[in-house]
Amino acid sequence: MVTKEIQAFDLEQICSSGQCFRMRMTEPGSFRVTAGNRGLKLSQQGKKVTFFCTEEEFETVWKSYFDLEGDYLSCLRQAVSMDEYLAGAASMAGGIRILRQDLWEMIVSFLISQQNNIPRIQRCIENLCRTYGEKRESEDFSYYTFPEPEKLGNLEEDALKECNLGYRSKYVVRSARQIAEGSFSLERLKSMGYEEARGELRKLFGVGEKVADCICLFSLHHLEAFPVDTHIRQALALHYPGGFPREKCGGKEGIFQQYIFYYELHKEKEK
DNA sequence: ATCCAGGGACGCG
DNA sequence: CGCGTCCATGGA
Repeated sequence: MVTKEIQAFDLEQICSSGQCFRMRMTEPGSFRVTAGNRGLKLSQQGKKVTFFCTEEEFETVWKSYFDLEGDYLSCLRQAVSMDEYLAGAASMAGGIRILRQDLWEMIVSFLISQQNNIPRIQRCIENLCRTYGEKRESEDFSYYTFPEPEKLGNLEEDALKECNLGYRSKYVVRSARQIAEGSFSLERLKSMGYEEARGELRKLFGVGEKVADCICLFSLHHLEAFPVDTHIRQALALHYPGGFPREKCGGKEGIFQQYIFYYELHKEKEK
């Protein structure tokens, strides 16, 4: 068990930021995340965050996963200095982190995300893992692993409609096939810069600009990626009719994008 | 009922 | 290239 004081970090915000579909608040202040083949329980009270794992696992896995060495305070200051809208967004979403999630998991998650809403995306992924993953027991809870490309690539193209993926079933199955057959290398992708990785990702069936940007941001940690979805498009049209000043983001456009995204989805509730 | 949700492939001109 | 259209599913 590891307890740290962490600035600009809020597990509840991270949970509902729409980048991680396998993290839940189980009760107020208590959380579970499933990543790769690991499960972790966490709790948070104010700045005090407790990771229910060994010091070694914290250092080698979760510190990086939650991007604990990233300088989010300077990002927040920068957002406040940019304009009033971003200052408001950052004040509500200031505890968000850009996680370093598994590449294959992000590819599938954001293939499923298209023309879909967040609660339903979460259910689709649960269905997928329960049906095709393997059951594991962590110290604190049981969960299902995320099915490997080999597993999903062998299915019929419509088989995942059974998991409620709808027309996205064939996107996942065909992409899984491309990877399982070796015509698409996940490892090679990890060594590429943003632009190259983005272009490469779009060779997967069902991956367009927006999905590629989400994968670049939430898995490959290319912070300059700026996914434009329906919410962001609407917000930009309203608040930045002359275009969003990406050049002022210092290569961290993705973090600002997350502030805006979170704000647009949660500004009505509370406050 | 109709619209919409973290879009993209495909076919047309 | 820039534009419609279709694609499943479920909640509001």
